Amino acid sequence: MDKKQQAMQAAIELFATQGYEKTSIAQVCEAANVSKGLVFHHFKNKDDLLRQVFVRMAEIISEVGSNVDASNQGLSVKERLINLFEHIFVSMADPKQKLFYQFDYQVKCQPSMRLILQDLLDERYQLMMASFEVILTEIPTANYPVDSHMLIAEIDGIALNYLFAGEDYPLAQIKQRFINKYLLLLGL
Amino acid sequence: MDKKQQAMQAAIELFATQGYEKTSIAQVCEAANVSKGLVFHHFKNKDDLLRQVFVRMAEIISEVGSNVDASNQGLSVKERLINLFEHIFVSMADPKQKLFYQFDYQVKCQPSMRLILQDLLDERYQLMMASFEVILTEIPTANYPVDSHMLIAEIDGIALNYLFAGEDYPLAQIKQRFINKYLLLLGL
Amino acid sequence: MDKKQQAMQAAIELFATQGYEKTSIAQVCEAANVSKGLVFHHFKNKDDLLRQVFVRMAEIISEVGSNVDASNQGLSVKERLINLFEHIFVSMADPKQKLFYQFDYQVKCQPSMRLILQDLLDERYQLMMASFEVILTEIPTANYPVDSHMLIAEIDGIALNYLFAGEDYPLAQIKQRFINKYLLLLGL
Amino acid sequence: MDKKQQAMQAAIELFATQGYEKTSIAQVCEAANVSKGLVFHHFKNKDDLLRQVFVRMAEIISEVGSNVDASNQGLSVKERLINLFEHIFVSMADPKQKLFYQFDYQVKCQPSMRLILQDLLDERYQLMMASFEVILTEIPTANYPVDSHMLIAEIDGIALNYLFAGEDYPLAQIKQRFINKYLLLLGL
DNA sequence: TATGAATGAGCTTTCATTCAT
DNA sequence: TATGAATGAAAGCTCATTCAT
Repeated sequence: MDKKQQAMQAAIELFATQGYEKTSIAQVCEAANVSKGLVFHHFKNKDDLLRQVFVRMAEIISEVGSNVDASNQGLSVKERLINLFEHIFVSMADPKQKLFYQFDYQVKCQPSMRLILQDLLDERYQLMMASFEVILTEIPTANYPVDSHMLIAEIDGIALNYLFAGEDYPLAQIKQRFINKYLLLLGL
Repeated sequence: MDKKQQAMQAAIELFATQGYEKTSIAQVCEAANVSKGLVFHHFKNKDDLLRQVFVRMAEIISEVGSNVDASNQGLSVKERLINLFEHIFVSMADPKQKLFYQFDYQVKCQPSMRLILQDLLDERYQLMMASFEVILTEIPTANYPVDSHMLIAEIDGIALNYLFAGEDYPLAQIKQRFINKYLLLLGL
Repeated sequence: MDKKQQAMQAAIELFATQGYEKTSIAQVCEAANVSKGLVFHHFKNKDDLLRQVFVRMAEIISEVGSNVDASNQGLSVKERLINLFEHIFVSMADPKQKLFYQFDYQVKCQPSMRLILQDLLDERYQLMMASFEVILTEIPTANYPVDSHMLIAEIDGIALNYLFAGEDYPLAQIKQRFINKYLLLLGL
Repeated sequence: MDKKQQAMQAAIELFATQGYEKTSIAQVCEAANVSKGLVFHHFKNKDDLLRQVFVRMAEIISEVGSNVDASNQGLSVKERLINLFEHIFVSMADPKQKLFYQFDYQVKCQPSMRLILQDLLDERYQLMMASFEVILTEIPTANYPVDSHMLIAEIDGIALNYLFAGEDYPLAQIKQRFINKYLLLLGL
């Protein structure tokens, strides 16, 4: 792994666990065993580091996500919806991705970070809307754009509460109730 | 209004719109027309200001919330649940409370702020759980602790997406779908 | 004890243990259970508090010292000199006076404090010179002003090292050697 | 001279003449023509600057001191003792070293500074004890550890009074009386 | 006498950023 | 690429002092 990657790796960990504002470039350098000059050689400034880190993180998450689409080939709508839900819940419980999600919620909720990443956030939201669209538009009882917004929001809320709660959050049971609820709502 | 209140008012606005870390004491002082010494006379340090601001905000929100309980006297479970939902959605759309909610999500998602306010956050979560408990335990098909966690989480997610999204977020339609969904799930 | 005395008592203890510059008026107030307004009502400013504290401390020490002069009536020069030495060594080992001495050495060695108390320090030095003069001028082999300066300095040095050293400083043995030395030098 | 040395040089002068607590980093920077950032780049904090300054000063003093040991080769005990005393008195009267001694007494007498430098002070005291030991243990009438403590203390006291007294302090005469006294005491 | 709110200057320290090497 | 010395602005905080009550 080259030094630039080392720096980004250290940055993502520190941003997620301490927050972007609370993380100094000096800390990133120490954690990555890299000099300050190196960081400012590869990244225009701290905001640029944030953006590149965010992009890299989104890539990693979507690499994982692309498997679902592949495995959904030839299944019924109901099965594909359940598959998608299962994938999402598995992914948020994956310890390797926990950091990414924590980081993500910080970005969403901190006005100053939102500003820096606005375009990237919007782009990703469109992607998520699209991935629900292909399923929901096949279900006559679905209320397409509204249900997609709602789904995204609710999953966000569950992930947020799960990530920042203690050990005993009943994620598995919530998942079951959540899926039941949608199957009922959509008459599947 | 005395100067301490002025300072807290300014702080709440700046914390919500810019974020806690990005808001300097100097900015708070300027906005409140107050000296730096004054702030550190009334608040042990910046963290203490954050805590007092959070407590004050929670008081204001719960003052608003207490009306619901009163107006729920003598109604059916279904009506009370709907009332509660309506109240929550109204409250999150209230421009006067928007700041409070924005601030709230920052606190929840920023590890460093969570640490400072951990006890207060836990306390408030218990209160929310309790307010759903009194209704859900009367519904045989409800899955008490799990459905409460899920409700809180989903509402969180909707509020979060609504607050930080643009103007055209379909909150009213989501509210309808959301209520329908729960009436179905709970067989009401 | 009135509040002014309370404040001075607290000040002397804090000045001695922490140093004058490191002691804030707020700390003095808290230790004395007194308000800041009160302190600035009785003392023009912090320097004035220092001066009044120094004067009070000098009074206490000299009250103790005056006993020696009284008990020296009718004794031989040698006995009077030994008495004086004994008194000085007893006094520096007195735990009740330890604070005063510690404070004293700070004052002597810190240029900024010296400046504030210059006149009081000079005055006290003259008094000490005088108390040795009455004895030394009776001893033909003594070298009056020089031996007085040397005596004062050496005692200063011993007190300083004793006060700031650990528990096992051999003060008693040093006292014996010290007295022997002077009896030899002065041919007594 | 590099900027770090400039900063230390300025610090030593200001600490000695104004006192450590009364000297701000800003003052050091101005005197050294250096930025505040530079100081905190090279020194962890103000206490660390104090420690490094103290170490540097001790080095300079001991460089001067090491000449004595060399020139003492092959002399009698009496001559070596006198040489040592002469060296000490010369050194405390040396205007170039005055600052170091003034600084030294502040450190010794200010509890907060002592705390920071405790280990370094202890170490240096052991060194001084050792340098007297090699001479005193050769003199049968000397009372080794006690006389060393006493010598160190007395010299301390004389230096302290000389340094902070006015111009007309009779240092030369005190030196003569001091040496006589010890030759008598030790029967040399 | 006594209180404590209020001030403003100044302190130590942090930090993103630049630049010579 | 890579380093780390150097900068300067700004941060959080302390503190002596004043003043209305």
